[in-house]
Amino acid sequence: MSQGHSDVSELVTAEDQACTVRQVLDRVGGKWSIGILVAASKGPVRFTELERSVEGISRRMLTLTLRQLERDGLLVRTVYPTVPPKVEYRATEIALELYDSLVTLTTWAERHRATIAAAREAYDREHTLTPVS
Amino acid sequence: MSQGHSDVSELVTAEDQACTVRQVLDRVGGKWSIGILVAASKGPVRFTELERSVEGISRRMLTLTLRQLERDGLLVRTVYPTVPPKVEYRATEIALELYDSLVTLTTWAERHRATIAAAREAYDREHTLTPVS
DNA sequence: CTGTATCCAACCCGATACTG
DNA sequence: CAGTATCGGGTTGGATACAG
Repeated sequence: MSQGHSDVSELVTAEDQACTVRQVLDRVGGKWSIGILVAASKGPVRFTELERSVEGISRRMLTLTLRQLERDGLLVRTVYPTVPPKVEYRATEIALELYDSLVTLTTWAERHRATIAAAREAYDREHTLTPVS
Repeated sequence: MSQGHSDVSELVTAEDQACTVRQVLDRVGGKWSIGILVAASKGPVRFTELERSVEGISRRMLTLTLRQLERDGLLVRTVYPTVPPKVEYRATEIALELYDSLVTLTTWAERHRATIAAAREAYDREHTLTPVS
């Protein structure tokens, strides 16, 4: 039912709302950001651990995404100057809060998984049938 | 404080969680999806109305994004076979629910706007200073 | 172990022109 | 009014090789 989703007659919403959401998406919309965030949310992780746990990521993209997340203050990078170098990444407080917020998206997706799949099937069926009569 | 974000010892979470979130992002992660969704959430809108209200969008991207959202069951397209053609797009129930979920992201972004900005400044300062000693 | 550097393919998106 | 078609640039991301 979604009870009207706050019709407070545009205090700031609408255009600004879209804008703010886009800012978040620009941060975590990348192909690997979420996977890394999830992996790091369970405690400090090392580079190679991430490389293994985030299935399919390349070394290059791991580095790039880590740097981006660190820059936005979502991860903290700690270097231990040992003989084989050791680097740990841990999620910050705001990253954990973001993770919590993302859970709402998860529940939405799970609630409507069937509906979405059906919509896709219907659309594809409707738009695939015999290009010419 | 983020009180631990549900430590239910991985019932399904972790890797699946990331996967599900990515599915959502694949749907609304595009440059224009959110803008269109927001515009359509306030009632049925016509093609040209969208073209004006979603600042900066091209006709091509408007069409493509509309088709994608329609395919996922987030928008319904209605054609009125009048003399100047008239097409209306309206958000579905699940789109409105998604919109509600996205609001949590907005509040997160607003709560930590300053923190993130500071983190960026610090990072950039740290990584710009004198490349060579 | 933890990265960097380079090259390259795929994709996203904008600009423009044309159509029922 | 509501699209479609085509081209081309910019960005994203993968493969591979090299380095502190």
